[in-house]
Amino acid sequence: MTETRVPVPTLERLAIYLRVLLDAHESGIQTLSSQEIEQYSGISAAQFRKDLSYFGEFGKPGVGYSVEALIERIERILRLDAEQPILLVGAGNIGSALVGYPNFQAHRLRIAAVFDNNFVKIGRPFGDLIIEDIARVREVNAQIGARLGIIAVPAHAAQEVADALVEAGVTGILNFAPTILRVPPHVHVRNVSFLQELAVLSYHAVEDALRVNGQARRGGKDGV
Amino acid sequence: MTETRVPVPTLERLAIYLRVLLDAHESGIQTLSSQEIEQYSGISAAQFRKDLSYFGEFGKPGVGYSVEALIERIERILRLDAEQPILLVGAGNIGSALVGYPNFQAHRLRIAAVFDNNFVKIGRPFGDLIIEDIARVREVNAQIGARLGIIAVPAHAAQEVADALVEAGVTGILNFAPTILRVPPHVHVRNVSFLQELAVLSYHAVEDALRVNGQARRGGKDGV
DNA sequence: GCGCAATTGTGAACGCCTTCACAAACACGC
DNA sequence: GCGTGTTTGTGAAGGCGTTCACAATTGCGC
Ligand SMILES: NC(=O)c1ccc[n+]([C@@H]2O[C@H](COP(=O)([O-])OP(=O)(O)OC[C@H]3O[C@@H](n4cnc5c(N)ncnc54)[C@H](O)[C@@H]3O)[C@@H](O)[C@H]2O)c1
Ligand SMILES: NC(=O)c1ccc[n+]([C@@H]2O[C@H](COP(=O)([O-])OP(=O)(O)OC[C@H]3O[C@@H](n4cnc5c(N)ncnc54)[C@H](O)[C@@H]3O)[C@@H](O)[C@H]2O)c1
Repeated sequence: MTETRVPVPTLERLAIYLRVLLDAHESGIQTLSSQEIEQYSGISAAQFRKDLSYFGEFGKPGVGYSVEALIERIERILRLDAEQPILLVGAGNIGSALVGYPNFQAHRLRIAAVFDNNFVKIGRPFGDLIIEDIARVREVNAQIGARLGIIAVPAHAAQEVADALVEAGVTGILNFAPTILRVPPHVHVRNVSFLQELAVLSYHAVEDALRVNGQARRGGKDGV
Repeated sequence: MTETRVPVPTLERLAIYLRVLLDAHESGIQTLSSQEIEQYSGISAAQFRKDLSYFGEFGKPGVGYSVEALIERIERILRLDAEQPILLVGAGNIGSALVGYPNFQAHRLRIAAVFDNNFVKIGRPFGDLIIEDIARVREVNAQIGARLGIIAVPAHAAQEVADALVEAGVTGILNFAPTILRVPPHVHVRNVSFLQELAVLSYHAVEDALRVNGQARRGGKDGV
């Protein structure tokens, strides 16, 4: 374990393993082999073991992995071992879905404050919270100390909101707006784009349909 | 252009290019070089050209790409040149956000029907639609002929819904539930997981914070 | 205590995507 | 028409993550 840079795909998979492990824990399962993890997660056993190897040894040969201990370990790696406060900006459709989402809790993620710039909305309750003025984001986060922020505002407002979040001390942004955000190098951004996902599916769904309809005329290989 | 298999990352980027091009078109821009696309999209010019090269030649050396023509071309590639009907299952929080989302239209994606299994909800209006019984999904899609489906139901119901969608002729599924779906090989699934995204951000956000706090003891390279 | 079966951890091979770099193509001005 | 400057398209190189394969480790039954 020589602390090489951890591939992002590995981190993404860690979150999946964690979900599987939490489910297993719920079911009273105490030990899981990489083979079984493959069953539940759809990720190959070899990949699982390789992923974990970035962070040290953990399983027992001939036995597998202690579910409970592995949960703790992954939570520590992902910094989900202590509660992570999150700032949400945009009290609209997406924002609504997020504040009411109970699964955050299981990962110790908590939306700690909601902001908007619509004076009609500011001051109103939103889930358990009161919508605050985005102009006060810095001030409010001085109390909270959140490092994570979610942008759920229209695209044209996303960049200024991002700037405000960075100003307020946020170093990780989950962006729902369809725009490229410009942020300082120490800030990480991940974009969520349903349209992009659907576009990829659209390509595949119809491509396959064409093939099925007896149009496999191109004598090529017929992979997946 | 020898019809090699197109990398999935290329398809994902095509959707990004499309958005940039639509914006440019809106602004009256007629021509764009790969260099300029890099500016707007954050994706390198070389990558852009390579991506397009999977589908044939298109730009003019010394000039760039015709915005309008390229939009048409990418739309055709992604099968967004004709309207794509979509089946939405789950008239809850996520479902609500989706039915009201206006941007789908710009990509010719249209939610053509909404399903639920809650008798209280079935028959009620939902956006422009009436919520239908999930039991009738096959029957309804015989009319619509949708190839794309969105799953926005609780995790424990996701698999049965997926089965029903596949039965109804869907070959591409966008899944919001935190579960691995088992589907036949001709069906494509893409998962959307906010928790996973936040977990990755959590790792980075705090890792960087540790480094900034003078703990850059590991003399490694300080990339992004 | 010892052999057998199961399972881990990881170097190495592999494959795929990205990046590089440059010849070919085009516009434009003279 | 021809030289100059720009930009494309794409083979080749490079980098990075995944898959493979196996030695090492542990539990368990006898
Ligand atoms: N609704 C969807 O299904 C969906 C899907 C994919 C992406 N998105 C994207 O997510 C974002 C939010 O979508 P939505 O449907 O929740 O939009 P929405 O219009 O319902 O909500 C946006 C909220 O942001 C607030 N806002 C606007 N400018 C602001 C600013 N400068 N500072 C703070 N708050 C501001 C508005 O007052 C509003 O409450 C959009 O960028 C949208 O493109 C939405
Ligand atoms: N709300 C969020 O912010 C959020 C975030 C990430 C993921 N998700 C996931 O998205 C999914 C939907 O979330 P939500 O907040 O919209 O949930 P929700 O409870 O608001 O809505 C779920 C809907 O699905 C319906 N349903 C249940 N079983 C069904 C079945 N067998 N067939 C048809 N319909 C059925 C319910 O009646 C309900 O209307 C969940 O899996 C959730 O984990 C939600």
